[in-house]
Amino acid sequence: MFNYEHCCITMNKKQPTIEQHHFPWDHPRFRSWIAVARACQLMQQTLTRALADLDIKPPHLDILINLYRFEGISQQELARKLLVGRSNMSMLLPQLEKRGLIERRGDEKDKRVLRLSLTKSGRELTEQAMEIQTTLIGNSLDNEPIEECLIVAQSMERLIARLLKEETDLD
Amino acid sequence: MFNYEHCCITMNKKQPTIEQHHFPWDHPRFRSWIAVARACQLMQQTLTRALADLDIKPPHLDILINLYRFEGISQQELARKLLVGRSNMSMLLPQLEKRGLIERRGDEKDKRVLRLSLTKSGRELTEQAMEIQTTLIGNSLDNEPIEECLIVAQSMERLIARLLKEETDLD
DNA sequence: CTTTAAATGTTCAATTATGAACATTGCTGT
DNA sequence: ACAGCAATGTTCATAATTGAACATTTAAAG
Repeated sequence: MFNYEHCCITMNKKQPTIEQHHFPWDHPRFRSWIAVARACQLMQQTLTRALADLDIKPPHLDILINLYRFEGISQQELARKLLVGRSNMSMLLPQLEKRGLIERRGDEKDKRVLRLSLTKSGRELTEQAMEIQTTLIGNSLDNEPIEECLIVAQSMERLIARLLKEETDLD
Repeated sequence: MFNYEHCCITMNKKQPTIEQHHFPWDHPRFRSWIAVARACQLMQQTLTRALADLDIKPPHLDILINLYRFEGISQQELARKLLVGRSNMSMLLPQLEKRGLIERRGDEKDKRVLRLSLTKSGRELTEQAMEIQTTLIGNSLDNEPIEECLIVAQSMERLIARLLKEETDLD
């Protein structure tokens, strides 16, 4: 990611506009996206530190929160929600199972799928971790007007829909 | 990451508001942030596919673009801009050097630092890759009003400043 | 009913990122 | 001048993520 502190979005108005947007970082949308990516990366690192006491990392929390919300979800569905591969779940879930945080039970109708759920201690840990994450996000964003948060959310959701659509169009 | 498609941001106004924001995903700022994270992840994956022909990945492109902009930057400065550790640069840069894309030359004044620069072929590859990335971002965001992009950018930059400040406060 | 195709989960090798420990070099204060 | 101390880069062990190949089970097609 980049530092664009010293880069002008709008060029000197007295100059002809022919050379505008010559470099990527002169495009407002490009710069906007870079800021998003940097913010994400930083937030991820901060969250990693904040969760260290609970001995979990952001990927584990993502899993736990989804099991919290969607009891009985399958590994495949979980992977799709998290935008990761199935193999990733096959690596991480047994760890959480060994720690007694989750349970994997075979579906009775379809012997291929494993249904996931939180154990009691898993639910407790998830609640602590969600509290930490919510506080972090709150602290980081509570200066941002709520309307701007909504604008950001809507903008991102349109982008997500767009990229997901292209992805499925490829298959 | 999560799917919140079926989750109401604003609850039924006729209900008492006591139970509002009980769960993290009921917080607008939380949901807004999740959308940002998901969008980032998807964009990263899409960019990875788009760059496959050039045989580089987003981390390499981040490096190349920074060398393109900041000729003679040191590994430490580069790592700071990219928000990664120094060791990461020690792993990736020799790869790019072996491919003849970059050069590492010891600083004459300070024998600790290595000054980085692009070779001719590195610059050409970078230009191709930047074209791909710019096009992808353009295609993904050109439906978003430019004012909203600016709102997003400013919001993210405030967030970055805030997180970076907290980080340095810890040291 | 049998054969194909698709879906789910696992395993494996390869890649990337991280932090700690280390060596080298430069800087500071006494 | 010199004894710490900070900065830069490397190495190593560890962990996360991916995609491909695989086995099992289910669904579809003939």
